[in-house]
Amino acid sequence: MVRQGTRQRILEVAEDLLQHRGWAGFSYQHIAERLGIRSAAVHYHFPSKTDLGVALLRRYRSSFNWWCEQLRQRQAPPEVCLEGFFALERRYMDEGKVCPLGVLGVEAEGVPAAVRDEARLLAGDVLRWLGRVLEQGEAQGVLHVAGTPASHALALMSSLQAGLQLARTLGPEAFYTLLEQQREQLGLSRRRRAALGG
Amino acid sequence: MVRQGTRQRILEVAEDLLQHRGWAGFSYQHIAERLGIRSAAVHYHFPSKTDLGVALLRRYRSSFNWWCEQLRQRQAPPEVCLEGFFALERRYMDEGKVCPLGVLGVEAEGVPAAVRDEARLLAGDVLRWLGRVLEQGEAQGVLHVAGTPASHALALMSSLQAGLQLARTLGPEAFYTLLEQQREQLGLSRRRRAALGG
DNA sequence: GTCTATAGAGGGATAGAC
DNA sequence: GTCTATCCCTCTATAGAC
Repeated sequence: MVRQGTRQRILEVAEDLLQHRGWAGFSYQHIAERLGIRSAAVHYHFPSKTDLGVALLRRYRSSFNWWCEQLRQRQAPPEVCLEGFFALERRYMDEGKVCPLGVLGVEAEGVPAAVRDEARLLAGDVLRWLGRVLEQGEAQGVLHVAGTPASHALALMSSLQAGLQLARTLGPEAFYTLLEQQREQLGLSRRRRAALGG
Repeated sequence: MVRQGTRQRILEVAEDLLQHRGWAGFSYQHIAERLGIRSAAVHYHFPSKTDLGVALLRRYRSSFNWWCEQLRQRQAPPEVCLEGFFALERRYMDEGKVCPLGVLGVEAEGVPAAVRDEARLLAGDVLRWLGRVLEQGEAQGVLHVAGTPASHALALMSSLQAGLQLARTLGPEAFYTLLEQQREQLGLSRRRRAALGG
């Protein structure tokens, strides 16, 4: 089967496997089986697992930055940006996935240095963007930021990252509880508004 | 070498390896090498990796519950209990470890069901204890609890769990920032008191 | 681009000697 | 309780045919 998009499809499957099974938990065979090809064909596109991991993380970054750019062009207000971010994480939750940065943090000592370096860049992008959104929201008076925008951004990301992991052990409520709590702290919660109004 | 404590030493090494390399990232060989024995000897004590995992998680539980019992007997006030918990997590940080519940969350799909069940019990114990401490602290007016004690307990655990993971990617400051933020929210921060006083 | 075939390493697990 | 030896499997990676 000669397809020009195989490289992209490999990355799609690899992304899914990484967030379901972890770095050490997926192999070239797993990818090949899902695509109906042989593992040697995967090695043609990504000679080593390090190459695959680096490409995968660059793909996360470019996806995320493209998504941010879309919001920027639409001049989305800070609350909308945050709800968009929550929706991304919630989608991971619904698909049974965890955050890739959590995966690489947990398995860091078995992950090639080149892949860890890319993870650092991705974490930087996400935190920088979140920090700017919080800063804007605070300036506009539509969000309540605790501490500095940077430290609140870190708290936000941490809460959802661990929430996805704990949901696997304790059930989905763990994630939803944490998500709602983050909204409350930001002054975005419907429940809180209802409670204050009533 | 005939030692009666080999079983315990295996569990100590396994605990260290789990928190450094993850579930899939450590093997009977790794354990054997560190103890100067053969992997077959490890299989004598724990026939399968599932047995080892279950024993390991029960050990975490009994250690934690023993630690809680010590605090209870000393009638430690809620603030002291929390600082003790922070010290445990900070110790993981200093040793380059991540939280075992984070490891099992990330790698859940490759972890035997029996081991996951034990992880659920451990998470329950920790959250129940944290929730009670927060409840007491709130009743005594020495801690500020956001939302319910149970949801705040979840937030506390999440923040530190993800903090340990992110520290591996972003450096130790990530963890310390999150820890200090949790203290501030609880009204335990020295910095905050200084700021309010000055 | 994909295949078959295979090398070489490592992991989980067991049998049986000591 | 620990050893040697071994089995069988999976994994990463490569060579070379098609």
